[in-house]
Amino acid sequence: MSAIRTARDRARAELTREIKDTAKRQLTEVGAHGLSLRAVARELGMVSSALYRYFPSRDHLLTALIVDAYNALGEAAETADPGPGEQPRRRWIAVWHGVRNWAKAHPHEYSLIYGSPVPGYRAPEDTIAPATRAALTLVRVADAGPLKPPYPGPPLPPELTEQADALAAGLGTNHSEADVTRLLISWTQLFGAIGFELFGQYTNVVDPADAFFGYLAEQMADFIGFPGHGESR
Amino acid sequence: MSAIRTARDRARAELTREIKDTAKRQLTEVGAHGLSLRAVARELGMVSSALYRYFPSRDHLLTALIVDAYNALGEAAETADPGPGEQPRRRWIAVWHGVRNWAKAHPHEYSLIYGSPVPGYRAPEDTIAPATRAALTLVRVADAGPLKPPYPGPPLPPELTEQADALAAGLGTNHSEADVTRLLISWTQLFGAIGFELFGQYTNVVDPADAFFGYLAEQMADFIGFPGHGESR
DNA sequence: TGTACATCAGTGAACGCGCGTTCACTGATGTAC
DNA sequence: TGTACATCAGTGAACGCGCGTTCACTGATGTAC
Repeated sequence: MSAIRTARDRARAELTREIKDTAKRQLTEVGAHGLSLRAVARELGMVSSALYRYFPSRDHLLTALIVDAYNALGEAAETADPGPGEQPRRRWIAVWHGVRNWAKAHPHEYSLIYGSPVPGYRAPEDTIAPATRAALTLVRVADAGPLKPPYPGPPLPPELTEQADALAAGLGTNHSEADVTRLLISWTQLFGAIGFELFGQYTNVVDPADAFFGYLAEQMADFIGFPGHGESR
Repeated sequence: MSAIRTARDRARAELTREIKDTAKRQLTEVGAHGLSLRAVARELGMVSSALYRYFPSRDHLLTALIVDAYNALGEAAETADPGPGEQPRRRWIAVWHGVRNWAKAHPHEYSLIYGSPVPGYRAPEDTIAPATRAALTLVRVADAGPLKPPYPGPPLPPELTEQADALAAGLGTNHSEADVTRLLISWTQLFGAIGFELFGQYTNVVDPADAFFGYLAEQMADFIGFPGHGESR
């Protein structure tokens, strides 16, 4: 049904991609809020109204970019995972680095999805599924091995227990509520660190953040309970 | 030298504040990129060119808002700290909640300072000092007590050791490199969690994030090594 | 294989809008003597 | 205390710009028979 049959279809698909690529390049210079259909058209040598054959409005183009970004990040996470043949801890750390590397290579697309929201723009439903791909990859890796966190941590408050339960059900995982909560914490940590690095908070603090990030990944692997580094303790 | 002497001076100070307040209100609706001098002037019933008596350009106004936001957040952190009379762990957790509460009460000012950078805007030096106030409050609390992290964690890579050393010197603290690194991790975690909550990443995940955040604060207090909750373990 | 018609891509002009910033000005407030 | 002058706040018009979106149009590509 979505097969490309005619030359017209092929041209259409290609131009759609070119428009998105140009728009992505422009994100770099002006950010999401500054993204302009006219500027994109200009760069492509078209008249601005022609873009309306491809995207019914600026917001639709933005949505397409957001979906693409989530998918690209998700794919980066998935391909960074060496797969079930490798130790869960190694897989976990590989995924962390994969996510960070994608973010560093595409900072403006990253900030489109994990930066401050564009005021007046409301992300439609289509973005939900792609948005979860990266996180799902981490959950899948955590599912691959038993988790033994190095210390129990405080007891969970009831509200959080319920939320973790619902979340585990939604993710189809059967880790304990405490483990799910730890996964949430590490997920927050991963994207918190990337955001800080990309948005300049680490400047003059841990400036090349490579060593810090690598250490953080190990610490969080311990925290989650992957056997490995801290093992011999 | 900065004393206010004449009625003109007083009027000037007041209007400067009114301009900033109006601009802050506008951040709520249109974000930093959409902030417009003309719109601010309109709301104040002035002609747009009149604002140039107060701020030489739009960027200067933005800078003033950023400095104000850092200071307000820093002040929120400082006043949330119950002070040396209280246990360091309690102080730490109080500061965490203070920072989060400010952020939730002023989401657009928060995203001005911790969100994705405004493209084309370069923050001047004046913003550096206020930017560190909140983090310094946490460091000060950590200095108030000996830290006993519940588990050692992996060994630090040399690059990170150096960076942690330099940072400890800059902060005037004499915790170990490992402790400084843990402080960095928890600092990242605090702002990562607030960012996720404010920017909608927790929607449908841990939706009212209160319980999660409270738990996170406890976990990170353990992680840092404050005696307390996990004590009896 | 050829023709008639329908579909679609891209054009160019236009609408109505808002923006930052400059400039010459008026009139009020402050200062020096 | 009063006057002459300097400083400053705010006005209103203007410059030059870019934006998203609509619309009637031309000409090329595709489809049905």
